[in-house]
Amino acid sequence: MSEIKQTSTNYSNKLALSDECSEAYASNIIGGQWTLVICSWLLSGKLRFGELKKKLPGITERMLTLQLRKLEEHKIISRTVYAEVPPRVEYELTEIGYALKSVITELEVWGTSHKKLIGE
Amino acid sequence: MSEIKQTSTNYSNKLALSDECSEAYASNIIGGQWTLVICSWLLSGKLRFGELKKKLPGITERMLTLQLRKLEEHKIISRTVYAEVPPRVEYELTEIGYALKSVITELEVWGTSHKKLIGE
DNA sequence: TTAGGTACTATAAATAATGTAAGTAATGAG
DNA sequence: CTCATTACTTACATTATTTATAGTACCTAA
Repeated sequence: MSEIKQTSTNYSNKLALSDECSEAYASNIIGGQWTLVICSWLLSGKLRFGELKKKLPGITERMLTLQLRKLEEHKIISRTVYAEVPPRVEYELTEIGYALKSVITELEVWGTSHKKLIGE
Repeated sequence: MSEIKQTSTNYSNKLALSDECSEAYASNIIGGQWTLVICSWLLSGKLRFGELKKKLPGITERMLTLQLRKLEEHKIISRTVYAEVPPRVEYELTEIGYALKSVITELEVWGTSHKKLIGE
């Protein structure tokens, strides 16, 4: 995940696009496999690592960790560790993270109508 | 591109998510590297292959072809071939393709404010 | 006859993303 | 002392996506 090669054409293409187009920029950030689903769960409140895991059937702990780290890095979620044993860690959307709500809504709307169209 | 392994865990995860969440479904469709940018160019009118190529600095012809094929497959764009020499092919958004406008707009809005936030 | 434009295709290679499986630390319960 | 719990980490394997490079067909104009 964080092993992106900064000399690759792919990397510079992404940079260039992100630079010009805010929508490509956004898509690079939230485009991961599980990113949006995690956010949409968090829209309804903070969740612990284990809770998220249960809500995302099929995700591996590694993947969940990676995605959460990436989201945190992009300031979309915040992470709170409670010094307990066994550990407790809570994830919560930040303000800009919460602002994804309208993006998610639009995607849902579009996705739903696209599904319907294709299904016919 | 179309060499997706239907036995992979990744494939079934994507299917499952797409099934449950329209936003993940949508993201799978428009989440490619160049997809949104192509669509956003097409929002302002039909374009030829070569014109798109010029507007997307860095894209290879193969990538452009692949993305256009994928978009066509998903009924987001339509392709019109004119029987001329040299050939002329025009790409245009379909109705559902045009409906991506609000998604793109929201992404732009979010992307812009995220950029601003991070830049501080 | 040759060059040139247009929209591709073929093949291979590189890079990125995701998955598998196992292990870790801390501590309180038994 | 041993086990269970929770939220990870690590090393490695597999799959997916993107890039590189070269070619193709067609007619037209020179």
